[in-house]
Amino acid sequence: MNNNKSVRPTDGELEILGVLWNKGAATVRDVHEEINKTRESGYTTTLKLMQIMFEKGLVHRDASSKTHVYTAAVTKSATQEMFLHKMINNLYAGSSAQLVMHALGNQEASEEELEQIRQFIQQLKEKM
Amino acid sequence: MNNNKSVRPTDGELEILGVLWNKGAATVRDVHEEINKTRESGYTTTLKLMQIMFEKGLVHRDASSKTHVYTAAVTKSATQEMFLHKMINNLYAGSSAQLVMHALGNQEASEEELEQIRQFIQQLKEKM
DNA sequence: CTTGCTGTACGAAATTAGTCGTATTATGAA
DNA sequence: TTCATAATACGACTAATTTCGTACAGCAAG
Repeated sequence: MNNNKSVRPTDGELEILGVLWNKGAATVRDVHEEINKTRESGYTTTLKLMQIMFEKGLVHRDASSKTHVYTAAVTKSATQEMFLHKMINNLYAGSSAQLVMHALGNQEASEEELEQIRQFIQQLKEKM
Repeated sequence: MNNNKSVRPTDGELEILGVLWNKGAATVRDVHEEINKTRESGYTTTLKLMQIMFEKGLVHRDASSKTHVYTAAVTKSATQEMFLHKMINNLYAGSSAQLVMHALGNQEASEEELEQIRQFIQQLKEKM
């Protein structure tokens, strides 16, 4: 019953959210089968996780039929921003620029991506 | 005794590492006082954390005198990269460009920072 | 020497995450 | 209707994190 925005999903929860963001809505079985393409785990494990996520308010669920249908209760972009914020504050002294350069320097981006980012920066600058 | 590179520091451990990265070397008391500027907690809590971090190999310690002196055993940049990687894979479909634009779009960077990044990208492009 | 201060060691408790087994319930096919 | 199947509910267990209390050791001042 936690309605608080600042529930930080765990790794396992993030994995489930990823499936829900992709599929839009899914049953436990859907999610479980998707996850088991990558990693072995029991059906009830996924079920329990999703029940806990429901209690935390990370997912909604339609329980009108026997087979419950789940959807993400937090958007991908809000979740991305939450982690980004945390990371910038924890590890980059609050400077997004540092993080950006670190990300570009090591995880090599393609030339097209760099060009895309350059244009993006151009737009940002024009708005100033 | 874990010598594994991939030990992911927890939030509490990250806070302590932050102090060690700043100070270079510090006693438990140093770290504890630094942390208590922000947040209340007991001395033995910090001590215990640092002892556990020692067991995990996250910090080194000089125990030659009664008051032990700790230093970080993992670099800041290696830790940043570890979290960056995880985040790009978990939440940005492996695309650093997406993360970068997200970071620039929301955490507003200053004009100087944008210019700095623009130049950084220029350099990257020239190397291609 | 004794007392008090400052350290470390360590056990215990609370909380959370993740895992799974088992119980129970609903449903559809025979 | 009965029964197998498939779903949810739930308790138990392990492991990790975080927290703190208490014990104990060294040392310095009186």
